[in-house]
Parts: sequence; C-alpha cells; structure tokens
Amino acid sequence: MTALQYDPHEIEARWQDIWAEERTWEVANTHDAAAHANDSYVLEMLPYPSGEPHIGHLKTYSVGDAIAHFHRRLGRRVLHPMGYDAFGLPAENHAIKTGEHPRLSTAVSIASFQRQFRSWGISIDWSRELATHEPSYYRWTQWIFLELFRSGLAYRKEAAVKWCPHDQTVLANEQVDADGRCERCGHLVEVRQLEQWFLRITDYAERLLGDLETIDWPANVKTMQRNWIGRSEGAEVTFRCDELAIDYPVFTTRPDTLFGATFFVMAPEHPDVLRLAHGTEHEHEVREYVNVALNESNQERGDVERPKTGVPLGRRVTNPVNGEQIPMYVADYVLMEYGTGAIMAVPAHDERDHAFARAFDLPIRRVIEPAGGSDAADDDALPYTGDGVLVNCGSDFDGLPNRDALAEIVRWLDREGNGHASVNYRLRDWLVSRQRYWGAPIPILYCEDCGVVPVPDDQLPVQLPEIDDYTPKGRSPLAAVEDWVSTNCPACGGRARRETDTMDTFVDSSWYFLRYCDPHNDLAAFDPDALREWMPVDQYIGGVEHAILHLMYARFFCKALADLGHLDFQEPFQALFTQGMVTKDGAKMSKSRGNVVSPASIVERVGADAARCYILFVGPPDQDADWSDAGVDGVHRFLSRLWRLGAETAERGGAASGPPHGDAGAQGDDLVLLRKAHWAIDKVSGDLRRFAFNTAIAAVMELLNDCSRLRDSADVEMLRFALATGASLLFPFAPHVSADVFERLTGERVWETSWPSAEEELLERDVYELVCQVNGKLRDRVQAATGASADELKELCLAAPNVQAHLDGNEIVKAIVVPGKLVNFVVRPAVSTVSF
RNA sequence: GCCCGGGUGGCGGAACGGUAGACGCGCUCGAUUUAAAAUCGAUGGCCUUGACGGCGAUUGUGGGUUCGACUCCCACCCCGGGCACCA
Repeated sequence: MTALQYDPHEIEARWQDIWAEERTWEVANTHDAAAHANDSYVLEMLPYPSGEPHIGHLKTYSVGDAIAHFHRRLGRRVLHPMGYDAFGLPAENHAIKTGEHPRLSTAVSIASFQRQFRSWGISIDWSRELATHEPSYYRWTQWIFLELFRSGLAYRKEAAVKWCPHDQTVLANEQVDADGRCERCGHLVEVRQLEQWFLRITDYAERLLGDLETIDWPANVKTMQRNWIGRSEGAEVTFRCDELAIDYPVFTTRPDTLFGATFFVMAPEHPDVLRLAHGTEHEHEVREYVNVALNESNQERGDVERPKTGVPLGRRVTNPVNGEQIPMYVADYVLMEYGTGAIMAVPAHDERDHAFARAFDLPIRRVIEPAGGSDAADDDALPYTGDGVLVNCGSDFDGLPNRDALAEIVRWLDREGNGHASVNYRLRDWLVSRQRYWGAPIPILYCEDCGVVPVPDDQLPVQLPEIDDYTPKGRSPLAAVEDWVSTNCPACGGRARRETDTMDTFVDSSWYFLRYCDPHNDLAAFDPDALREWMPVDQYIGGVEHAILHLMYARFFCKALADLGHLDFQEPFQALFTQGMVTKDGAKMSKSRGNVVSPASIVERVGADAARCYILFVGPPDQDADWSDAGVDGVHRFLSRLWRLGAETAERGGAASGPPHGDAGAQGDDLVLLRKAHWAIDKVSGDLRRFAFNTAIAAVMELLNDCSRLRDSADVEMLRFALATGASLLFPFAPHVSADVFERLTGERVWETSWPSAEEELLERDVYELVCQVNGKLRDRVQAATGASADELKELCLAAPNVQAHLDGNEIVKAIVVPGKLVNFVVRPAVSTVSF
C-alpha cells in the first residue's frame, strides 16, 4: 500500500479551483417572491481594506462560512457576498505620508484580501463583489444622501462640533471616546463652531429603541443600543423670568421634586446667558466664566469628580408650583446638548445640585421623606434620591407617595399651562461632514442666488477629483481644487460652488447589504424586488466593536428608506452574532507588541482547513480566544488522521462504490460505530444552530477516535459510512479536506448532498449505564434496559455491590428514580449510635 | 457610580438541577526507529507493587434551597466590557 500523506496545500488548491471554475457559490436573483421563504442571506461585516487580512478576519469569515454552508445543505439558497469598505482615514493618511493615491494602496490591499479569501476557501458569491469607493457604488450613496436631504432628514447647521486637531477633521459624537479623545488617533478633541451636515437620526430614537424587541440580537448589544439612545421620561416645566419676560422650559425626570427647586442653572453655551447677565453686577464675571468653559476640553469638563463651579446671572425665575423667585446661575455641569440646556436645581434630591448648593451656600429644601421615617429622614442623609412621601409641598400634595405625586403634578402643570409630560433622548443627530479627501463627496452645491441646491440625480456621481496634496489644512483638500469647486447652478445656471466635505464612511457601510442584492444595477441603488427576495439579512456576523455605531446607523437607514417608500422592512439584520477577539499571549495583537499572527503564515504551515477549524475549536466563538500555535497543530493532526483513515478506508473498501449507508441490522462494533455516527449528526446539527462550533468539532473528533479504535474490528462498509458522515459534518468548518475525504469514500460532492439527519432509534440505546447513588454520591454503575420500570431500576441499583456496601446497616428513607439516568437512595443510620 | 458579561485541572475549554473535567494542548512514560521527526498507546490527588478495585477533596469566597448544585437564590471578592455631571 502506498504511504498516504495528508497534503493540505494540494487538496485545498484543487478544490478551490473547482469552486472558482464552476462558480459554485453564485446565486442568481429569481425575481420570484415565493422563493424568498427558502432563501437565506448570510452576511459578515465587510472588511476595511488596509494592509493584509488579520486573524480577526479569519475568525469572522470562518464563522460566517460555516453558517452559509450549513444553510445551503439544509436546502436553502444562500446569498453570501463580499465587498470592501474602501473609503477612510488610514488610506488617506498613507497618502499624506507617501503621496501615493489612496486608490492605489486600497487596490493593493483589496487584492490581498481577495487572494486570501480564496485561499481560505470561503464560499463567496464573487459575482456580487463591490467596493464603496467605486463611483458605481458611491453614486448611490450620494443618491441616498439626497433622498434624505429632500425629505428633511439631512440638514445643515452651525454647531459646536468635535474637532480632531491631528486628523484635521470633525468627528461624530460617537467617534470621541470617554476621555474626550479621537477614537482613531487618540488626540484630545477640541470644540469648533462650524457649518456641518447632520442626519436626523434623533427622529428615529423611539423606533430604534422599540424595534429592538423585534430582532434576534445578543442581549448585551441591545443593552448598549438602549443606553446609547438613552430614553428618559419626565416633564417639561416652564420657569418664567419676569424681569425680561422670557419663559425658560426645563426637562426633568423628577417633577415630583418641583417644590424643592431652590435655584436654576443654565449651560455656558446657552444663547441667552450673556443677555441675561447684561446690565447686572455679574456681567463681567459671567462673560469670563463662559469663555473659560467653552475653551475647556470635554475631558476636563466631563470629569464627575471635579468641584462644581458657576457664576450667578443676577436674575431670577419663578417656580410655577409655588411662585417662588429663585436665583439663576450659569454652570458648566449643565449640558447644552441635553434637554433644553437649562435645569431646575433640587439640591435635596440630586447629587449634582446638592454639591453645587453646598459650594454656593444655597438653600436645600427636602420635599421627599422616606416612607417609615428612618435614618434617611435626617437632613445629613441628603441628597436623597429614593422614593418616599412628599413634604413641604403644600396641602394638595403633602403626604402623597412621590410616584403618585409625579403624575399628579404633571397633570397640574398641564392644566395651568406651565408644562407637560415629555420624553428626552441622549441620542444626538449624526454629524456626517468630514473635511477629508478619501470619501464620497456630499452632492450639494451652493448657488449665489438659489442657496443650497442638491446635485440633480442625472449628474451623479459627483466624482472625486484627482489631487496632488492630501495634507489637511483645516478644510477639505477638495476645497483647493478650484476648477472642481467652481461650477454652475443646475437651477438658475448662475455661479455655484460645490460642497467640499465628504461623507463619514459609516454612511457608505449603512446600506451596502442592500446593494449586494442587486449589485450591477445602474438605473437605481437597488430594485425593490431584489430586496424582497433577500432582505432582511438572516444572519449577520461581526465584531462587537460595531455594537453601537455601524449597527445603529444601518438600522436608521433602513427605517428612513422604508419611510421614503424604497423598502418594505424596518430592520436590516434579523439575527446578529458578535464574535470575540483573537488575542496572542492574552493581549490584543499589534505590531508594537510584536505578537501578530498572520493568517497567511498559518495557512502556509498547516493549511486553511486547520487554521479555520482551530479558530472555531479553541472556544465559544462569541468569547475572546487566545491563539496558540500548539493548538493549531493539534487540529492539523486531527485533520491528518481523518484524511489518512478516509483515504485508506476508501482504498480498502473499493472506493466510490456509491453512497454508504448505515446497516440497520448492524451488530457489535458495527453498531457502536453506527450509533456514534448518528450521535455525531445529532450533536453537530444542534451545535451549529447555537453557534457552538467548538463542541461540534469535538464531536467529529470523538467519532473519528471511535473509527480509529474500531478500524480493524468493524466492517469496512460501516467504517466507510462513519468516516463519510464525519467528513460531511466537518465540511462547514474544514471544507477542502472534508470534500476530499467524502469524495474518496462516496464518489460524491459533499456540498451537493443534503445535511445528514439522525435516526431517532439509533440515538436511543436498548441498554444504558444506570448511575447508582447513595445520599447523592456516586457509588456504582450498572447496566439497565431502556424502558425498565422505576421498581426494576431500584432493584438493579440495590443489587449493585458497592451500593450494598454503602447501605450496610442503614435505613433507606427515600429513593429517587430518574429513568434513563440514575437512582439515588437517601439513607440514615438505622441505629442512632452517637459516638465521637 | 450605574448596566451587562465572566471566574471550572498545568493551559484552552465541556457539562437539559442528575457520573464534574468531553474534546484538544502541554507534561511524563512506553511502542515503532540505528536515531530523530512523524505515528500509535498509556499514566495523570491519595491508598494499592501494579492492574482491578476502593477512598477523599474539588467548579472565586461565605451562606441558602434541594434527595442531589458548576448550574437556582442571597451576600461578598476578583477580572473583562459598555455608559457616565444626560437633570
């Protein structure tokens, strides 16, 4: 017999060629809505092409490919496309450094991703490939922007925006981290006043929140989105400044504490602050305070620990519930972006107001006492933020539980015209302008006569002009291309200038999954019929780092496009799976740490199947996993054993003599193998449905171990069946070697066969090992017949030698019988001999 | 501070309230080999020369529920993540 040697490189190249030549994974649109029921859209988040793919990519696409293959073999038509999120800062920064056009470095990287995806054997429908920087794609990104503009969802306003001095561009709120640093480069972010484009995502806050109920996403991702949206119920209450005859509404979640409001505070950015202080003794001081506050970084201002500061405005407002005149302050602990930029301060029942009152020696009036009057009733226990009953609130409200009083007071405010129930959100509108080159130009013109004019649809795309100097200078590099900027107004024909900002790249990735459904359409972004066929995505897969931004923006786009009549579904991703990070030596892989494991080098060493299988085997895919070279070798050995035993069995059994079958009349070791194979089918099928790839692969290992153990004692036909079954089950994780083994054993292409199904009767055994316990401790095991009665099982257990030993002289108080599992005797000493 | 996850052998990890440690890695020993690699097999706390067999401890800590708890409940410790002057 020739020495059979597992050669992953030869095997993988051979099968990859077949899949490429036969375009095995391509699916055509059927334009048949009825086909939808049997379709499946499996999608991994598209990669950002920078350099080479890293191990995290290998994990994402290994997970996605396993699901795609599983769905196919369950008989579904699977859409599994690929594309590139090609615009963005890293490519542009590279261009600034080297002068090389970002298109070139991006093309090099994309080629590398394409090559490696093929070498990993990922089952991609390449006919639908796209990249967001291609004019054929961003033409429609621009069209969507204009649709949003036309419906009022894209608007322009001057705003205090987050500016990164290093990247020389504005950032979305979401792109600034907790320390007030640029998410990308880590520099401290500054505030600038600029005219910017915003998308009105806040209009969708309620639906983005409510529709989370309708989708099958991990709980932690839903929680993150809920926190980010930050819905608060409360009331808007109007405080009037009589001197200047101006009403100031405030938002509060605690209208029940309204009688305890002893002062009033405005944010430094509030437009009325200087006007209010004007002419008072505090005018100068206020002006200085505002200047300092505005120039402070968010990081400094946001520090919870720092002492409260502020300045009196020298004015008073009236508390509507009791007519009290309370003093106004400006203080930087009040944020302009939330609520109305002004608050009523209730120092007795709010930590921050309390700290401010102490610092400025302002009155603190308790209006809620804990029910039952405990220590917390002591004024030293203030601020008190819990529930209780109202005090110091006048005869109408005193004594009411505060939760009841809250509703009562809101009704009173409403009746008197001093306020109403209200809901507030933490979510802010999405700032999409970027003063950078490598992005989709915002398709807007500024005409001297007509003002803001959208570029007509038939003039899209607004193409990026070629430039030489990518260096940021505080404005978009596009602004320097005078003959591009200067154009004519499509409305009046007069002189107009182009918008020179480009769009946040999150805009590009907020609709790419729609384009995959109809990628070559040059008459529209997509045909609604094509979307009906595939959308929503059945299974979306990606990193948890996108839990908020990308996933929120994509949901927003779908809802907005649905409202505009372009889609007939509300949520883009029906199910979401977020995979954990791959670390090395417990740390995130990075060049500076020198612990980067490149997928290419692993594939070179042990092949793609072993690399893919290992990364799924190392642990549950939603958790972080630490890469181990020794571990991948172990999986490589497993695949070698499978292939060798498969090849050897194929030779022995007269290869390719048709599909093998488990013989129902099998006996002895044949029956053991037959049962193990069916157990594995059942186990792997269940594990695939719950993304437990690690235990699925372990089950195939167990099956193979039994095959090896029984290779000489079992019938070769049964061995052929068991090994072919193992290969079939392993195909979603290690497609090349599985296809190879399966073909050798059966003459068939495994991906053309349907997923095996386990036979119930082979999952059950006629005898099993009955666990015998005494007082909950395992004492013996005996063979028991399936279907034996409880009494029979008790008898069996009672007869077990080691049970006898432990029952010796003791009285059986109780017997617990779990058929199919165990018998537990609860005993106590028959004679109470107390001895020490 | 608030909200989520998570703590199991030397390591990664398994385990519907029912045999804790599947599967893999590593270590050690053995077979094969002139040798090594590769491959195959075995041990893995204690008692027993050894196998067989038996015994005890054990899933971050302390309590509780239960015939029985890694699993459920309460309190605490540690690690990771998200949010955080959001009224």
